[in-house]
Amino acid sequence: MATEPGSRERPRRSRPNINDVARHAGVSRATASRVLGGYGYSSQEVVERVNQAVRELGYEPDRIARTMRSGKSGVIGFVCADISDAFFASAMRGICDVARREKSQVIVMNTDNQLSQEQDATRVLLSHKVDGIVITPVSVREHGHIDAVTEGGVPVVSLDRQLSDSGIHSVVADNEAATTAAIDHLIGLGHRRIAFLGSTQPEEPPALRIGRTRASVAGPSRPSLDRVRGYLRALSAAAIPADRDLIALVSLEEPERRLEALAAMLALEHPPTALFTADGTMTKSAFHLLSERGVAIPAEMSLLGFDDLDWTTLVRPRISVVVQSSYDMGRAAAEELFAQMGRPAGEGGNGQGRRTVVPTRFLERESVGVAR
Amino acid sequence: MATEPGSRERPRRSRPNINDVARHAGVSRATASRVLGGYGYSSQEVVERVNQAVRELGYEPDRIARTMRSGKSGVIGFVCADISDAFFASAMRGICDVARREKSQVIVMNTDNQLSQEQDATRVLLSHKVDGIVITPVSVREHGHIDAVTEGGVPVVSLDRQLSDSGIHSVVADNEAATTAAIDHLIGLGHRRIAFLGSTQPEEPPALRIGRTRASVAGPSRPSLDRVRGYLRALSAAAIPADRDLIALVSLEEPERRLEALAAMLALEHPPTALFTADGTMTKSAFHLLSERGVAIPAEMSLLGFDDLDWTTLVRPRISVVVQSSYDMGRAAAEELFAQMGRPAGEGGNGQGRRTVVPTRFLERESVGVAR
DNA sequence: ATGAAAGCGCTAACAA
DNA sequence: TTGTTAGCGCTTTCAT
Repeated sequence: MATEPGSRERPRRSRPNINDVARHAGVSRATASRVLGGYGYSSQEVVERVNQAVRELGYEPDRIARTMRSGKSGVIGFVCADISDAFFASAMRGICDVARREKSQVIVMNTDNQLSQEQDATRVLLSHKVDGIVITPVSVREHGHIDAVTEGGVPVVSLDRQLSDSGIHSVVADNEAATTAAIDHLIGLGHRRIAFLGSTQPEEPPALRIGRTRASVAGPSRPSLDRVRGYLRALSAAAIPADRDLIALVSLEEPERRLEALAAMLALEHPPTALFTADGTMTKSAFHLLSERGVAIPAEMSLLGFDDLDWTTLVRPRISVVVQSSYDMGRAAAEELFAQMGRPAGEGGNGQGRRTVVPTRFLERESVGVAR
Repeated sequence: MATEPGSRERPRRSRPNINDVARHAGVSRATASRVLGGYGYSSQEVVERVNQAVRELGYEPDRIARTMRSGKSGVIGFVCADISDAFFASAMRGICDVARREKSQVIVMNTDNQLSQEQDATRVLLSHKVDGIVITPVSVREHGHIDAVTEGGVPVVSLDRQLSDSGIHSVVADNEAATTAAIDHLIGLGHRRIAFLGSTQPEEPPALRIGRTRASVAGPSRPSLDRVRGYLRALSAAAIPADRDLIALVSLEEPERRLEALAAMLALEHPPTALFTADGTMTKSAFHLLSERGVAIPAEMSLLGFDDLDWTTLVRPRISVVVQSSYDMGRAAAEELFAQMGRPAGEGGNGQGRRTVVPTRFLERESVGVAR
């Protein structure tokens, strides 16, 4: 086992610290620190000597010690349901890109949509002294643990979800407007019987109220519900009565019900002529079943989905979709977070702009046609 | 603004620390720490009092301070090309799941396949005092910065890549064997002209040597190259001479060349009867072009790919593929990492098992048929 | 069984 | 312009 000649066999001398640098440069710790931090006064000569020492020793400041002193760790947290989900993975990339620019790093925590895990996650992140958190909360109602974070002076931005009654800034897609536009498009093509197929969280029973002239959805703003709202609004604007049989809200926990719901619609006396699938999994299921049944798209059935996925452009016909860029949403959330971190620390912290709406785009392809 | 009566209006009293707990429990800091750490002696009564204080104050130990003392941060790093890539996102999830069990957190860094960014990433992670790193290195040759990490006593595990001449443990799929098996399958179906379409990193020019009786690939073990090797081995075993015209290795930086390469093969006097696409993007491109050209799969052309993706089961015919579970690979890498972290710190650290091979599976679907 | 005190690496208020 | 020093929150000898 070779060792530098003469060097005492110290097992694994850890990295040089600022004392080593100071000694090497023949100055005091404080001076070295000043040079490195670029504050206070120091003579040109000393600056050079210190920098040289840094280079020669390969010194890298210890961010843990720095965090200890300053309270700022240079780390932010991202809390989401599941990082392997494409939506979150892209959002994560957006967050990372902004973080890199700000010389910060990102810790990810998965919650699997469990409130308890989310609570643990915030606690752990706090104990790591993160400078801020981007979170896609499990619940838009139970956010005491999130409020606790902001109250501790650590900014939080909510991604893809809007927290009711809280000063927390949220970054969302214009789900309602985009859906309205999409449905308008179908209506413009002569469709009158347009089905809505979406998902719901188990925690939010779809409180759908369909009256003679008006239909509405109770509950907080959530992507899934806002899309239903957009759908109802478009119908209402076109004076098309909403039909309960054409609206399916399937719990995410019972994926097998997706196919059933669609099959039921196809079996109706007056089946729909167009399908609006409000999320990627639903679009996939619908396309699947339609193909299986040999239903011609768009001749017999138009299909329009929310979320662009790889495959929508590989199948025939290619699926028309409303796209939201989760990458952009992640970026926007991180931008807002760093902006808040810059501000006078919590004081009136999260300004007025409680909401950033990231635009969606409509990608017209070949799965939508005129009504039969 | 309500405040506890009598409590001085301190602006934002940060979280309680162990001093507060000790005082609250009427013991010394040391005693509180002992109780919390569960070591040394302490009377039953004191234990109770301390625990009570912890509960009442909502005390949570500061992991930064702990890290400072102990050198262990409870954080590991994951360095990959791009977390929004499905492969890495799944691997990340695997890593997170193991980390959670070990009460650790994960910091992610993207390199975009830039060596310089990878070097920065390792440096930054080290300065955060991570306990270990899982990395998918950009280069399998230039790994000085990675060696430096292990030499500093911080274990590293390489994911999906094998570092030449280094004691670093790697977790890989059985790329070569799986490809051989896949090609064998095609040969068994009567195919003789089997094309190989794969990608290469710009840094590793495809040093393909095709002799009269033997063909080989120079260079280190890398998924892309190992798949070529598997292909050549299968052909060789079946005494089918390798044909340079049927092997396309396209640089990842020139994606437009993928279609060209395939088009060229289709235009050959004796075009292939089967296509083996060695990665997801290639499979996608191939399917795309084949559809465009109206080439019937598998009647006119069999298609067999590496990597299972969502869409491969949505298109018709569904694509037969060799699957590797990046989630499992992530898990395996993290398991190995924590195992190393447990061992006597670097001392003979990375044992003998330099390599973990995660099995692949062959999913037979409908895109492969007998040779014409 | 408990407490006093040192020290991890760094920054910054203060003194010189 | 530079150095001295206190202290961030925690763990862990060492004394008692």
